[in-house]
Amino acid sequence: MDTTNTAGRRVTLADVARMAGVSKQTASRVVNGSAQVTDETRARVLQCIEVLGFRPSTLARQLTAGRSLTLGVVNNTAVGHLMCGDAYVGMVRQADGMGYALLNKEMSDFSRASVDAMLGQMLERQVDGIILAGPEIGNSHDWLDDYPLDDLPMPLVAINARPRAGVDVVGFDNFLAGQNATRHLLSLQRRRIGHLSGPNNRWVAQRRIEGWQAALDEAGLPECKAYCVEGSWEAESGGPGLQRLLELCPDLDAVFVSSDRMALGVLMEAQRLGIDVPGTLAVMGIDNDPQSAFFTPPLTTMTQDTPRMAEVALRQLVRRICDRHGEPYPAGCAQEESSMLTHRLIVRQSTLGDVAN
Amino acid sequence: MDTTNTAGRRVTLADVARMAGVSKQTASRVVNGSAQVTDETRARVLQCIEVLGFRPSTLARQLTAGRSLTLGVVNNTAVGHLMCGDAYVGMVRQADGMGYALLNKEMSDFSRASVDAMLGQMLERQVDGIILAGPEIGNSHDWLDDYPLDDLPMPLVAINARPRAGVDVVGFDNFLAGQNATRHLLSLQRRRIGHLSGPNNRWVAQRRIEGWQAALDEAGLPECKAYCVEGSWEAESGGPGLQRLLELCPDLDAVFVSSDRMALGVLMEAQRLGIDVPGTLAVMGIDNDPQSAFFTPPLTTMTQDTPRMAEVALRQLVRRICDRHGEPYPAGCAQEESSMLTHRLIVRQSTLGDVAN
DNA sequence: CTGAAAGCGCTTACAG
DNA sequence: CTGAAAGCGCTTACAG
Repeated sequence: MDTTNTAGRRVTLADVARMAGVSKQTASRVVNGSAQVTDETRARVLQCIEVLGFRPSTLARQLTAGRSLTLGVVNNTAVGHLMCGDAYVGMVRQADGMGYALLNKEMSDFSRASVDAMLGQMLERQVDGIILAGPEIGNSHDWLDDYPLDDLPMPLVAINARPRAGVDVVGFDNFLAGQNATRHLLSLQRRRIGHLSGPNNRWVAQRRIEGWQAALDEAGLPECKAYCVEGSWEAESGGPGLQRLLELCPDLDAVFVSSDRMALGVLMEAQRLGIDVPGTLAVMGIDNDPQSAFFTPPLTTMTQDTPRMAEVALRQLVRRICDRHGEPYPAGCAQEESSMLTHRLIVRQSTLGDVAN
Repeated sequence: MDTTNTAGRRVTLADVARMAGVSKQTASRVVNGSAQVTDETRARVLQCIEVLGFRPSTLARQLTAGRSLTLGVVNNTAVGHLMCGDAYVGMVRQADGMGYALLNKEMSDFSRASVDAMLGQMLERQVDGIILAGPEIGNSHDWLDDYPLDDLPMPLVAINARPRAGVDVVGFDNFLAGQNATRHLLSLQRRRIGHLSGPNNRWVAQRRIEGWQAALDEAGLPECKAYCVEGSWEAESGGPGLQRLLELCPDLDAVFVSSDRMALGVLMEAQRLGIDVPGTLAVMGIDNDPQSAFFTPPLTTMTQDTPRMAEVALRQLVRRICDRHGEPYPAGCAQEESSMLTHRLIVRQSTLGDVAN
């Protein structure tokens, strides 16, 4: 795979054409699989490509096509940010499969200046589309409301963000997740169900709170809505969170915790206080961390298919790109698909004591 | 930030030049901060740039410069692969700071065909350098031995890989980590120290085993080297791992576990068996997962500065790129730096019962 | 079916 | 200090 010719330069289409005794144009036709070439010519060109080890320059192609085949991915650098592990792998895989590269950008603030700088970079690299992948924290995404998105030369898809007019959003139904988690606890005859939430400025956390509240209203237990404490997502906030919940409601019989990590802190604190889980207190999380099956006791939780979400978001973006260029959707993302994904309940001992998981 | 002119085309350097009444060349000089321009001319051009919202096309620049300002990052798609969370953020941040974009590639096998395909993509996109970021699993990196790396038009840096002639490697000293972990247990008067390792085909796991063995030899306890069981890195393998270690040595008094996740499984199993930790059995992990301070009991572990490793690897790669082009190193990576990073011990209750952590 | 020309948006020598 | 020309490696019309 030596792709430099004897002069040490990159092997170019002109080299292939010269060697095959055809024009660059014909060589180009062969490379791109155009039918308008004699089998004999094609064979000769292909052989020269093989011999020379020719690789078309994506750069040059990008310049003529006016498309970079690159997608911008904007993260919100924050504790527990989304683009880790599973989501990242899902996104890379989907992009790779469609011939796109990913340009990652980490942002810690979304001030006017930062947003302009980010978009500037995206424009300079001429990305074909942008994924706003980082979680929405406080007003981090508010620039979407003001910004003339239609003036951007590329479409944008946001992940797990507050719905906004004119913005494509893909994500999980966190309202439903909170509601179904609470319904699970209700089905176990729990009647004093508290909630340890993520930071209140997180859109995701907010929706889970609202789902929990809706389920309480449904069950005729609106008084429980007072038993809500704000955590940090992290294990550290689980212990203090449980303490405060018990102050609010000393005979709490269940707590829906907005992350498995915080639930771990809750379980440790319960153990320290001598509270029987799930006998006295049922505890459930959300996330399905790989470790949560090994907590003491194993944790009931809700799982989300994060790689799938990343893939759906990417496919959505590619469809919007095609829309702009008036092109048909490529194979693999031919169909519009639902942009609202759902969690799945996983029941373990922390809510059901007699289950052997 | 509307970067299209009235005709809907991208605003180009030619547009700026025309408006300013200068040549493209002069406009280019202003954009690139060349000193060879009158202040008056410069001011006029800068204003036109501002008014038109001109953004130089990185694509065009790349084509003329013959550099893509893009770095390839190759991952080994496998459980617990490296490019998650911290390492990912560190890499993106460092790349961004130096003006490089990252092209990610996930690979699940490293057959001749797959490697050729990967390198083909890297060549097509003309990446300026490659980071082999995924962990070395079994013989996944053996292609480095055969491949004529010098023929590649770009340098390559491998992370946490087996040392090889002619390959730059950046990573942690896992031998020392295993040795120091074991020395910690020895310092607590433990004398029957077992090891639950990662999968044996992992280079990282191997080195930790060797470090553990070295410390045992040092302490005159070579017989302990028989107490070694292979795990999967995951919590699931902790319980069975402890059981088998106890079969090998019923009065085991300490176990060095090669990941915090497996250590969690060990702690759960110890609790189930009624084994007092750390009274009867000291347990320590390695990784410093955020949760490990909240295990029962809190886990002694070793931490590694993963973002720093990613940054060091990236800077190393950029220096090699500069070497090839005969350029001076840019600010921020002017100095060669050690490519062998070390872990740091974090002592918690799972080895020291009376510590209040 | 094949080719000569012009162009994508910039930069690098080379002149003045 | 400034500009006209040629070129980076490909592709898109337009001819034949």
